[in-house]
Amino acid sequence: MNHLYSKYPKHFHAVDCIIFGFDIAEKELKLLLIKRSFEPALGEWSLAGGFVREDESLDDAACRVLCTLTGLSELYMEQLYTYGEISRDPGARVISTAYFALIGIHELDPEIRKSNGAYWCSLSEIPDLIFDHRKMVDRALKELVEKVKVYPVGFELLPEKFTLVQLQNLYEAIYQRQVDKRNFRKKILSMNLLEKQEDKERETSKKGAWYYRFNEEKYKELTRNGFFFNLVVS
Amino acid sequence: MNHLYSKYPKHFHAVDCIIFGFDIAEKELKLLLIKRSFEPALGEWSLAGGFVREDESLDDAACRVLCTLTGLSELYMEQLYTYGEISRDPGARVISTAYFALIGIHELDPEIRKSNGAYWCSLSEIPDLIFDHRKMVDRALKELVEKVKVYPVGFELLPEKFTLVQLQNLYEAIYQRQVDKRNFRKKILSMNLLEKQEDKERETSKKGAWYYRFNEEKYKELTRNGFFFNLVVS
DNA sequence: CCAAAAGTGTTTTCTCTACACCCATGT
DNA sequence: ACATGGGTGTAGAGAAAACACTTTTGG
Repeated sequence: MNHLYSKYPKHFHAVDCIIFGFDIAEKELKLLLIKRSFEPALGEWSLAGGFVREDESLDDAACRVLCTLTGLSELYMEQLYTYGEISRDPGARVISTAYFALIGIHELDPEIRKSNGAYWCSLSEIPDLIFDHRKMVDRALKELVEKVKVYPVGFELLPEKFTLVQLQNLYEAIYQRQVDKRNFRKKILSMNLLEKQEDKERETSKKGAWYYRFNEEKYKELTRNGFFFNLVVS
Repeated sequence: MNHLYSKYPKHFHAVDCIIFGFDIAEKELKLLLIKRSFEPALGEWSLAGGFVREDESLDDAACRVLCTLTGLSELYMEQLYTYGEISRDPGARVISTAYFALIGIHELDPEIRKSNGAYWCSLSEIPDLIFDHRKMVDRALKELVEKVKVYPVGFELLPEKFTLVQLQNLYEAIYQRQVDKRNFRKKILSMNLLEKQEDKERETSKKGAWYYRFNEEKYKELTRNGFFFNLVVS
């Protein structure tokens, strides 16, 4: 049936992944960047990307790129935007769909990371990126800020068990401002989505901080009943 | 330089436009649909679409499609989402980027509309659409609801001069629920973005309703100073 | 004079914000 | 005993929600 459309041109189509991680110790959001391994722009910093194959959907392509790089599957990922300027890639006309992904920084094996030429980069120290990748990152950051306000996606950036201090640090890193401790706790706990664990995190303080766990099931149930997650705080 | 990427496949790339209009008299949101004029799915209902050319960006392609259909340029348009399932189009593997546009229904010349086989369709009476176009419409509707809450894009659907009743009807049509008249007026007027005109609309009532005009300049200035549009009402 | 649509304020409720001290524990 | 980070409650301000009557005028 291809002949139906044969008078129309075809285009290269890529996917690029903006991969965020959260460094609990440094309380910083990080971005996974790679040294580009092919021309043009070989050796320069870029997002993880790849061309869409004939036998895979866009989403599948993005998952493949992400999985190849990290060895992880089942990650949180979402389509962000499609960049279609003619000359955005000097190698050829390539349309690129950007996806953003959230992963627990601890989940990514450092060996795999290194062998793929990937590095976690602080948001405050992002180097020059190829093509329009910086625009993609900026858009992803804006999107992330909006998302974590009204969807419980921040938990994707933390381990299963986390403390309220860590969760707050995460939100502060994303919002890029301080938030009030008491108001933050009041709001998140009042949603009844967190389950206090029996044990404490004891690395960072003598007193220790209680671990909590996000209850996905409860969230889904509440959502069915018209509940909306909300974590916009002062 | 094309040889750099020559081992990768190319794909057809289309744009599809979800075009919204607001019928002031019927107080209804409408969708501009066309009878598809080529195979496959000839004669069926679809969104306005077209293939992306080699010498135009995605945005340009969407503008071209919209302009060809309506004879209008400078319309509000925004990229929505890119649909990349392999078999979404039975004619061939086509990746499609959806755009949504807002136009004043009165701005579209009925002659031009008819000659392009386009029809305004009530949201409550959308026929079966080809491929995944219905999914596109649903996504666009959700996006529209979110947009009008925090950006003054609703005005794109009204004439230059409009009444508060019309504006409220528009919001009710988008939100699909009633809103409180007094609270709505209080909120929109308190933003100081509307300019009361000297004249009244006298078609729909004996008393007549004052015309207002949205002050784009003022909005831009306020925005620079950290102002945020907000029209979430009960 | 009446039907039909436009226009107008106040009170209550709730949510958001600001803010400071005690607790537990390892050294 | 003290330094360090974790944990807790309340009062005041502001925003959102609920609510009903008066005005205008053409027919």
